[in-house]
Amino acid sequence: MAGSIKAVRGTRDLLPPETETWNFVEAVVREVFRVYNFHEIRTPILEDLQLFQRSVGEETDIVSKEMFAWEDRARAQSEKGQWLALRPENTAGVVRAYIENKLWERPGLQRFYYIGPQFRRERPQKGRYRQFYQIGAEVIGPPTAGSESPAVDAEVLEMLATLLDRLGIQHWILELNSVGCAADRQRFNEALRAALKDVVHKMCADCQRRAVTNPLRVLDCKVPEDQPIIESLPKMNEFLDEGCRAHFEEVRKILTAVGVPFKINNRLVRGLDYYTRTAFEFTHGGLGAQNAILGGGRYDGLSESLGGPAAPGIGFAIGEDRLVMTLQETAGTAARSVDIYIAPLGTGMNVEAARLARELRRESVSVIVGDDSFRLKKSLETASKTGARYALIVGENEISSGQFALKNLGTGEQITVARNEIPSKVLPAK
RNA sequence: GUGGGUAUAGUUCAGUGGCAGAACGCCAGACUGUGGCUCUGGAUGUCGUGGGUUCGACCCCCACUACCCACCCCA
Repeated sequence: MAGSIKAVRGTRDLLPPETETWNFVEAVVREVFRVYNFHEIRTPILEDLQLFQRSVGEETDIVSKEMFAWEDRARAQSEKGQWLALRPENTAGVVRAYIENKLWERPGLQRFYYIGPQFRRERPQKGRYRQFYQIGAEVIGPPTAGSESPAVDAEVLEMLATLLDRLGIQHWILELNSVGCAADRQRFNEALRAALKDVVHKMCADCQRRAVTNPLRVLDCKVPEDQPIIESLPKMNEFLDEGCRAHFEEVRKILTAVGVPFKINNRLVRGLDYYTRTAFEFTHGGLGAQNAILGGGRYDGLSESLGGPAAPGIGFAIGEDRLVMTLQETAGTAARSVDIYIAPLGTGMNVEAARLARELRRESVSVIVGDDSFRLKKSLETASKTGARYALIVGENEISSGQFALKNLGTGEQITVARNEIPSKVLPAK
């Protein structure tokens, strides 16, 4: 239809039966979160622009060029409007809520999870949308509640391994690194800049640019010719202070003990400014260029940089779109088919059909109601197409005798049952 | 923001400078209350949009737009 209104660029409709897979994912995820004592938090999709500038970082691509942001209408003529933004990620919002609602007053560590849309104004491609969905969790609290403990990092990672296994995701890889504290990172950055000065001219054009804008990113380069040079550069782990080193070691020790396989990748750098210490990514093949299915890490200084109390934390975000995509490549989750298609037969039978449908649905039987203008042949044909398990014929004979023709559309077998026995014939035995 | 590809029926895609096609799907029929299989028939398109070349353009040329893939970056 030329000229009709279409979904805006980078957004899309999620339709049945794909939504079944989304619901499956969310149901599994919620159950896992329950077992690990995480509780749902819902923060606004719309936030003050400054929130992201101060947390994610002004210099990051996300904030500098990928945000949907605009100046809101002024409340009074003398005032200026507030700058609003659609959230590009959810950690900042959760930490803002933590501070605003004084959640540090609650006992122990706060363990939140969220499921919801995020927005980034990027060029869409496979596994990347302007409105995309993240499933994430955050553990945050005062240091005295144990929020800095490496045990928390390990537990979160172990939960993620469980989550992916429970979803039936095969062959995931956990890549792990420590990016140190802010001070470590700064020293490393300087060392990197110094080392790059001599060799950067031999590297690809992208790296030459990164060497200036964000040296850490050079480590991420995938150009084969650059690899030997990158190998010769300083390594992050050489710059960790004693505390960070011990923390990282403990995380690895616990993971090994509980049997979660991981790969140390000391070139793993994450794009958001707030990350400290443990940083990780779970990757999966078959996603095209977007092989990261989830990413996360620790953010010990984030709360303070947003004006809150010391509240170290760790969290992650799963790309739900990408998760669903990998699931659909492996196995399809079909919707449970409807139990009964009621085929009203003959004039006036719509009334009887509606009565019966109401009764059956009260007994938890799922029902599609046909139309009495259809001939039986067409009714059964339609019933087949809807995937209904049974067809129930409702005609003059049935009403007068109280005995209904119930046809199993899978086997073709047809039986006669009394009205009140219908549910027990079609519902799975318990 | 940059590069490449694509755009024809509901869907997946063929196609030729001279009447618009297939498969699947959809609708109807094969004698009145029995589906799936089979058979028969049918509908559906401004050939992405706007220009240009031509006697004639779905086809050739130009521009635009959208979508897809990739880069950048990220979930």
